[in-house]
Amino acid sequence: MQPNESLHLSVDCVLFGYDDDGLKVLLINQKEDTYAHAQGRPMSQLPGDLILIDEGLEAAAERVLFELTQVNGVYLKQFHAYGDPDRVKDHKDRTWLRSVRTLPDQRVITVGYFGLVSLHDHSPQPASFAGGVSWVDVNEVGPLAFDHNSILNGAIEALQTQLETHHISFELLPKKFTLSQLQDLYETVLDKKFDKRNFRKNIKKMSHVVPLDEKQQGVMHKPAQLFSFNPDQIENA
Amino acid sequence: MQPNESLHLSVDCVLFGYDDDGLKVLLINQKEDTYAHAQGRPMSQLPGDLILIDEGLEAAAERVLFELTQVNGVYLKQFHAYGDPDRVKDHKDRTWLRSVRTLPDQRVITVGYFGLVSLHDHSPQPASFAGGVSWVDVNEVGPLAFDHNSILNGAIEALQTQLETHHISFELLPKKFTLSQLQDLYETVLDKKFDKRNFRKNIKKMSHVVPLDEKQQGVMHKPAQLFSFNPDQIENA
DNA sequence: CATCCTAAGTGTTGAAAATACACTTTAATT
DNA sequence: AATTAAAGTGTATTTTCAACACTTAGGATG
Repeated sequence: MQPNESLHLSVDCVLFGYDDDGLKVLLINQKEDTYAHAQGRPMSQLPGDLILIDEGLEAAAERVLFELTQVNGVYLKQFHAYGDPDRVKDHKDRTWLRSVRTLPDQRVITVGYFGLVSLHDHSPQPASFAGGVSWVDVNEVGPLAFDHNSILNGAIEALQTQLETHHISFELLPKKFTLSQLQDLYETVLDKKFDKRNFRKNIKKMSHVVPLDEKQQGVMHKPAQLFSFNPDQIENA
Repeated sequence: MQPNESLHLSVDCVLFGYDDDGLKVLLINQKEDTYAHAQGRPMSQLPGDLILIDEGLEAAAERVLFELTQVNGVYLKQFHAYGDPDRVKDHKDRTWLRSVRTLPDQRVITVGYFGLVSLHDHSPQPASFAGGVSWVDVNEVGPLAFDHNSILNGAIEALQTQLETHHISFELLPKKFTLSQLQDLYETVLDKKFDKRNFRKNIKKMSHVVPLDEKQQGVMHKPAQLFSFNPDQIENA
């Protein structure tokens, strides 16, 4: 037997969207006439696709996301490759695979990328172009096709460590934001609470978070100071 | 064009070996009659192989390492997938590829694993089974084939963060070790110096490092207390 | 047997960072 | 004018980190 004759490679994207309502993931629904009936309802899955023969991995992830959201230039980071030989062989996934793949029995290794978009300013309207695409709160994701639940978990962990070690929060916030919004983001993603005063003390040490000459408007309480990120000051160390 | 028709997948292993002499990587030399002459000398590369059609990624990495070192059960961790479409198309690598592959022009995506072995107790003798395999000090690695220098760099970074966040040092030390050996390991891998007293204070807080009723012997200075790791106490958090 | 050599081993002090904690302020709404 | 709701602000305590130098044990040497 030839080593890895006819073995396929895909990327799967965990696109995180954030707004004041929480952290969401972009999921696509398998079409009604193709879905697995194991659970009696359509399965959702992460967006992904086979990579093209001359396409880089990150380029493939960008393509998949652009096709779904029409948004370019999203922050993207590879976090893990999933290669269990049986990862696409589960019974629940066979029906759907047979309906969309010319070679449904092929083994597929996939490389996971997570992406970050802010849903504050613009909301990428995924459903507009192809039906069955939607933002789902990360805490309300049901069973997904294939091993996509564990890919999602891997992505969440990767996002958490990335948020703790790199300055990426601005990817998920509006251009102008309040410190409460920033704190809420940290609390949502890391799933823990922070003391307001201590949190703000830490932020004030960060030179890349700069106060604007502008306040929140139209709120029926003390309006918050607005901040923005200074891209020059973001060390990517 | 079919998406990813004839695209190959491999694993590449960065096997780190450690002893009192420093941190080494296992490299293999391309055979004399096949190597690229660009530099006027044979190229080295990381051990790796195409994965078999029914083989998991980690299983493939284990197989590659076992074939080279006859050692089983080494600590292995996936760290990154490398998929640049041109990563095996450099001129310097063509000659060698043509000599060993039936399809030398195929695109190959590779998944990088790093492994850890202690060279204290037993030294896996790689050269014994197949010529041209050797341990090279990580600071003395020259130009490697393909993109293997960047894979190696990725592995070193991954090892560093893993050492800082997880208890893996015992994978690189003899079963019984002194605190100076442990400190040397940290200093070598992280490439920075630690204060002896502060370092020991931190170690004493770690319940998984346990003192033995045994001292170093045959050294011409005050013999050091020996320690070992208690596997039960190693939280893998 | 005394001396030397080498690395092992050991505590304290000051600085910095992390934590805990509660009241006042501002604008909009009624 | 009173109410509402979140914004904004400082201090004291604890914990962690960083800097620093001498004594000890055993082997080797003469």
